[in-house]
Amino acid sequence: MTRPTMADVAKAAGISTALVSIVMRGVPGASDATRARVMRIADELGYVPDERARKLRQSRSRVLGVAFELQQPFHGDLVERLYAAAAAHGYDIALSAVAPTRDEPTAVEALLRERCEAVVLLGSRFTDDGLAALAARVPTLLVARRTGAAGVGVVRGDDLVGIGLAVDHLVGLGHERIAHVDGADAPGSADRRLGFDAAMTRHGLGRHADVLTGGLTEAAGARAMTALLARPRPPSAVIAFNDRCATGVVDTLVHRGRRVPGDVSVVGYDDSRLAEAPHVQMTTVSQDATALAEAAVKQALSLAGGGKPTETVLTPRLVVRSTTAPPRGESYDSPR
Amino acid sequence: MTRPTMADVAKAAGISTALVSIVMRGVPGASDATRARVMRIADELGYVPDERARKLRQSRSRVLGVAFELQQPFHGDLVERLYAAAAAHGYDIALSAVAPTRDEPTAVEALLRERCEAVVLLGSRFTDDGLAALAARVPTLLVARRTGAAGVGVVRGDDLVGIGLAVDHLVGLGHERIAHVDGADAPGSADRRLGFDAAMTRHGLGRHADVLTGGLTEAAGARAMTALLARPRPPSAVIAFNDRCATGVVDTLVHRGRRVPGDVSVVGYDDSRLAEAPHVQMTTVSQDATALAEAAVKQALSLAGGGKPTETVLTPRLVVRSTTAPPRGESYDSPR
DNA sequence: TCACTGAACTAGTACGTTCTAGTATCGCTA
DNA sequence: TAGCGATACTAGAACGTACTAGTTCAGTGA
Repeated sequence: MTRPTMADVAKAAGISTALVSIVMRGVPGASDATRARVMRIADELGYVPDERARKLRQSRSRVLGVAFELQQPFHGDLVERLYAAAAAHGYDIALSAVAPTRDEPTAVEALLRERCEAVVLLGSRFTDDGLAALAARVPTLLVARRTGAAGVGVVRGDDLVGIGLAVDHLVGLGHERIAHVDGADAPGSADRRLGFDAAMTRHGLGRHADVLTGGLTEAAGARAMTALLARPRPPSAVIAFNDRCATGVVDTLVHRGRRVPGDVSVVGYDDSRLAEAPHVQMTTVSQDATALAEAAVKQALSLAGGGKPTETVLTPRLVVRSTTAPPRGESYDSPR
Repeated sequence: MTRPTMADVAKAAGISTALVSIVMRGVPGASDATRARVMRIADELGYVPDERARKLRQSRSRVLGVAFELQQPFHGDLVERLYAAAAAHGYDIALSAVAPTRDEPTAVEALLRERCEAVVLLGSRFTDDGLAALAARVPTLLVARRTGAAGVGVVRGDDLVGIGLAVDHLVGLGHERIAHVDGADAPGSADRRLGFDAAMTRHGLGRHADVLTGGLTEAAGARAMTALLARPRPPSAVIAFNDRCATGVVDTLVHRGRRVPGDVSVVGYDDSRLAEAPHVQMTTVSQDATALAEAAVKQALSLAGGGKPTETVLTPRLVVRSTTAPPRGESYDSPR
């Protein structure tokens, strides 16, 4: 009833377990005839190598631990790419989910017990101290967030530039009254606020720069947009913290009878699968998930190999879709 | 540079590894003084038990494998509950993601290599033959889908009843022209179509039963709703295959200037986090994720213990929120 | 003929735990 | 003071694999 082991295959084939190991790993050291016979017997027996034993024996586990948020579409995108990027280096991914009822320390402890060579944190909520403490225990790589913590590798998009792209695009379309619904205390939120203010000031629109507390969810975006609509002169364009937040902004606008982009333009952030959906077609700042994942794996492996932690900053790209357009004439409040 | 092991802790404490093991597991057999000392030393050394070695040694791995889709919010909900349900039984969860670039067989093979005691498949796309073959290799539990495959445990909501609840609700509000945007070839789609037809017929509305090909995504819902709006007499209510699909339906309606629920009522399915978001407040058929997860873990453990596979069918519940209302008078096309 | 080579294969150990089957040590009773 | 039971602890063998350091054997060149 118990699953067959290498010893069972070896016995059935009349050879040593070492030779079975050689065959299963596909390394040189076995004749083609033996190879074929062992594979056949293994198949008949339903033998599958025991990954735990394999990992235990190998000095290097060849596993990268990834802590991700279950309900963030962008994290889903990243995880998918991480699988591919890790596989390209012969590594496995161990997933540990973060959710409302499962906090980040719990998720990370689970990864630690798996003896990952490095842990990759997606948009972590850890404090810098927490990150530094973790980095002292295991090579740690932070994705899509910055930190001042020592010893932590970082791979992230340039949030200042990213928001700047969004502002440039909107200003180029003629918008002046632009609001930013931020990510509240979310990682990256501070940078994006800064980038927003800087870009608005650069365009001489500092007095129109309007920052509202938002969050990472549709609900947060909806709440902020509701507040904006209650104002005497709502903005003609909104830049949201992420695509989920932007979705909440759009939904609220549309439900209140405003047209997007006719009455109000909306820009998201991340270019998650949410943004590219055919019926959404959201203009958004793309954090190239593939590039982020590849850079993350590359540096995680470097850290695991004893390399120094560095910060890789990727330049985001604006993806113009259908939620942005020139403002309606009457929404201007300043002389041209 | 290498992570400390039990032997390191034992040496530092001047005791045997066996005693360290006793302390780390919290089982009886060590004095309180020793216990405190070992814990302190382990902490100082940054020792974390090696889960692989632990699992290898134990006859039972106490791991449940879960294959889930990265981009299905409802799967996220389920995974979160599965963690809790498994932990309640002292089990760990090994996650393996399914995504466009990572197919289900790949995900399941990864779980098999982890020596899970049982595999839990969320809304699997496997054929019955594929499921039967898998069940022959490892105790297999299917969640949120039915199958005729032998040896496979099933935990699912009653899709026939669920759709029936949605139809009853809409008919109770006065709707007659009701469309169903189905899940195309998705698991459960056939049952829901059947349930829809049966319920409509039961209400004497068989001639109004209108089934469109949809899918599991917002895009699919949007496509179907666009098609419906192109008809001379669009329905006054739509029941979508799941909440994501329903979101696409709602978005399309709102973008086309229709009010939800003023002009058209929409019902989703799953009661995922999408439906309960404050700005969405979607009327939906709840597949209680917690109950589903608890039943799944319970039966998965039973299967792993040699129990016979059974089918657990949970009765869904209608959650009435804000996307359903009585139809507008002029949308009636039949005498009262 | 003989040392040598390379291919094919194997014995045995190590990985870091848990578990079984113990052995000391102590306090207590008879 | 011997005997007993509990408590605290330990030696050593697993678990299923990978790896090191071989061994065997047929073939080769001089």
